[in-house]
Amino acid sequence: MDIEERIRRRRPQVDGESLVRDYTALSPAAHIEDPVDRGPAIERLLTHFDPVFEDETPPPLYLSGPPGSGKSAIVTALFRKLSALPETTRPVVHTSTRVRPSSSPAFVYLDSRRVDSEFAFYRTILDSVVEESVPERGVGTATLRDRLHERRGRDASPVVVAIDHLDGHGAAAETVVEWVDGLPATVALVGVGRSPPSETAFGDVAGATKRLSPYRRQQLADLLTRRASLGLREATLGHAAAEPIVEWAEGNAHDALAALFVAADRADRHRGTLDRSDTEAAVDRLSKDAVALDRVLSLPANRLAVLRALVDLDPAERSSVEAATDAVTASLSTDLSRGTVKRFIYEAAEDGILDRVKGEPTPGIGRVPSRVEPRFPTAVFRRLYDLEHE
DNA sequence: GATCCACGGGAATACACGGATG
DNA sequence: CATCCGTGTATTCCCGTGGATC
Repeated sequence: MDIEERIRRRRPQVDGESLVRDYTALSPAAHIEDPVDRGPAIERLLTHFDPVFEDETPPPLYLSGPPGSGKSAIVTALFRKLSALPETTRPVVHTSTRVRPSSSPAFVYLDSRRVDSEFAFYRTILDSVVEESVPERGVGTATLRDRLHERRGRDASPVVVAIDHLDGHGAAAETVVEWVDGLPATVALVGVGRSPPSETAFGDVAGATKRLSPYRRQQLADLLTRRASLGLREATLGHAAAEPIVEWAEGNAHDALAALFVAADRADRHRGTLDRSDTEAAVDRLSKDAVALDRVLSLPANRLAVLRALVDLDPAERSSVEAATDAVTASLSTDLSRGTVKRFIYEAAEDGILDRVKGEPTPGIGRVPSRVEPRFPTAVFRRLYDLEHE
């Protein structure tokens, strides 16, 4: 699939009248280039990382904040910009005595949910810092760590590594802290997580912290308007229409965007304009304690495929884990065994991605089976998943 | 031959329930 | 009546194996 094809798929043009121009712009799991209303926090991070442009390593920084407060949004946007900066416009302060580093600092963003082993940790960092390709197998963890250290000799430019989602769903914060010990001293770190610094292992090693507060109403309204203008055919989100979402989301941008997504979808099917009835319906339909979509979407491909099949099952097929396993296994294009599918379902439930509710006690005997219910907005999940897969 | 890790698969454990036992 | 037992399922836990790569 080439890039044009990808772009075409993202712009539904069934009849040229479609309200939604770009679903990714509405996605709660995607981040836009310029986060709305988070200037001061960005300034804070920039100030903290100033020294790396002078070839010095600032202490680890821990960025925390409640769900949907813009942590990932800020870090991804900032890192994207910083890595893309042409050499000459980088905020380097030249002094007459200092020789300019031969190459500039690298910025690496890691999601601890995907980078969840020591091997993967070192490999990902090394891979983004070094030109030659880094092996994915057949080489030991220690080898990669050594290569990271050797790099120092040739090119001492600092590396800034952000590790997102230190919330216990990926690698545990304590484990990450251990991995960090193995890094060269020229690596600067940003840990990102929900817990306040005092409640996470990363807080102990951090030399600086920054805590985000939930979005205020006006900020959330701005954010929704902004996303709507990017994703919808016309700037069709008025104040009145946005209000129910703003009220409901309680400062959580993820939830607000999920609601906007659902509302836009509904409006698209009905009239083609988005009004208050759509946002009210969306808010009504969504659950406040759902799992964040980016967490679902960051699961490994096979597990995602199982979930994708699962959300299409009718209630009868989901009446027990056993039944769901059969139905999913049958509809899956990949060739996972029954046992593995079943394990994936149980593990997803264990992770809180699915809910297990007691099912019908069978007239016969044995332990009562439970059926599984997705704990994430399935409509949004379906759309986003399908966008990425043919 | 070494290495990582996703799968597979089975053993161990938990639960439900009726009936037997103390 | 309380507890234990046996049977049948559901769920959890754990670890060996093999593919893919170097």
